[in-house]
Amino acid sequence: MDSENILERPFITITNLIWSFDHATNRVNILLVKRDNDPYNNYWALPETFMRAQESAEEAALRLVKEKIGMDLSGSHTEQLATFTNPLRTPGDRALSLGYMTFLPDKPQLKAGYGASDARWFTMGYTDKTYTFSDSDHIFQSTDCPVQRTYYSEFGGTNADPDKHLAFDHEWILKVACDRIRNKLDYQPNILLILGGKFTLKDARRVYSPFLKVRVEQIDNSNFKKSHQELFTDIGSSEVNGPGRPARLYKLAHLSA
Amino acid sequence: MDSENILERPFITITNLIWSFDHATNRVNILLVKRDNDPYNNYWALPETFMRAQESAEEAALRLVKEKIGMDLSGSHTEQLATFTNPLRTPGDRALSLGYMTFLPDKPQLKAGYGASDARWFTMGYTDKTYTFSDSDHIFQSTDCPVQRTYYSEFGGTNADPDKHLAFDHEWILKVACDRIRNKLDYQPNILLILGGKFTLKDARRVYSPFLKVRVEQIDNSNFKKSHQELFTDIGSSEVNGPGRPARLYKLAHLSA
DNA sequence: TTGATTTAAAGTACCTTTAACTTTTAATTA
DNA sequence: TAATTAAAAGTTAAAGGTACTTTAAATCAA
Repeated sequence: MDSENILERPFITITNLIWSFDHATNRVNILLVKRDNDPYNNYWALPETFMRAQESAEEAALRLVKEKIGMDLSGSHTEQLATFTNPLRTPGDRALSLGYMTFLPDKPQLKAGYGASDARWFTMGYTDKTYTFSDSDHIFQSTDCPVQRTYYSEFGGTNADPDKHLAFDHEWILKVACDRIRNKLDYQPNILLILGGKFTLKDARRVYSPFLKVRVEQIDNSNFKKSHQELFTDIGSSEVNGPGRPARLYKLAHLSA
Repeated sequence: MDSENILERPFITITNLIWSFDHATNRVNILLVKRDNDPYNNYWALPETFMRAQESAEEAALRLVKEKIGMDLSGSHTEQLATFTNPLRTPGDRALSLGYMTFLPDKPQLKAGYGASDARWFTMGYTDKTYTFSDSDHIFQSTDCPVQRTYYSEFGGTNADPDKHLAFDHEWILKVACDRIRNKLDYQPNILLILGGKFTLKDARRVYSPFLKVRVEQIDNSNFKKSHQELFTDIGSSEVNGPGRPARLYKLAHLSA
């Protein structure tokens, strides 16, 4: 079909967006790692790994979770996001990225030294135009432009600041991911898996909030319950820990994968 | 991160599902080609090409259309479907497949000899459980199982019949594609692009029909019009060519890509 | 203990969308 | 000219979504 000499056998990286929910702060979290090798050394990035022989991309995505945060997720929910193929998305050797998303049922403490100089949970928020991901030291934003700039570490662009931008096209990948999750809220809200085995209606609204870019209070509890009544199963009342009527607890009914 | 010796640099194939509409038979069509090289020599398959250096996968998908049916589609609508990575999906050397879909605004006559021993339009239909794709000599079906059998041409399985099954996992890819198109009918029916610049409401219902697995008559014209009124723009009355009131003609209003 | 406060559940009314069906219109055909 | 055909246009009831109000179950302070 094509002659051999023009064939491309690029590197294949698996990029996995790992989502969790922090029940202390009631916020959606995403895992970012600090790179300790070129390109983009010392930049924060979405966790990546190279695909190995004899494993499917889904298997590589789960192995990645094990390597980065020591969590065994065999049998847990990982889904394909998209594949990023722009030849300019990496400096030097071309690398395709197969994007996946994993929804962790709880937020594990991170142990240092899993193949990166640092790994942290970043809290999701939003502005008018972007989704934001912040920790105590940084705030990163999603971007609307697929490959928004040339490679800082190689060419030293004017915005070459590893405290303000993520590596590669990862700000764009975040945008694609958040838009996908938002679109699926109406018919297959797999993101709710980050709430684990029991949660209140308010918890669920707190997950929806940043994707819809509205405050939790703007999502009416009564209407939210009605439109999710066959998705949520009532499993009793929550323990009381403050003023106000205790919320009921729910679990997810089925959520087909 | 990972040591070099276990890295995989597989072949990358672009698999493009090319959809069109036959205004003579009023049926949805898909392009299949007859392979003239191993593996799966003489099997019918979805059109594929190898990705080249310096081109993105989208560009390769459009180049593929040009090569297979001589149609220049620069600027036309091609969208990503999914990426297929099961190590067992190809015999011998591993090959990832990046799936794309192209919606042709009209159905070109096929010229023989574009890098395959044959290329034909297959008519889409449906049964209870599968989507079907038939021409005068064959009927192929989508399948629910990702890699449903080992490789006929290599191992000589009992169903090793190139007149009954497609190459590789292409029956599974068809299932993923049809389900995706069906899901998007409600909010972004890009498949309607195959109707070209003007069409009747019945034409649009004939496109929906096989994906919904119902007869055209079961899709109520009046309700269909109401739920699509901001998507369709009335551009006048059709020419009369038989008994009955002439149908009005519409064009697509925007259809964001 | 009693009433104010807090938080969430439960209920209400209205409006829009959906779905099934009927009527009207505009063409052909006997 | 009336019957036939095919599609547009209209009707109605049920379902679903949205905004809002009321009730319930807890804490807290006088």
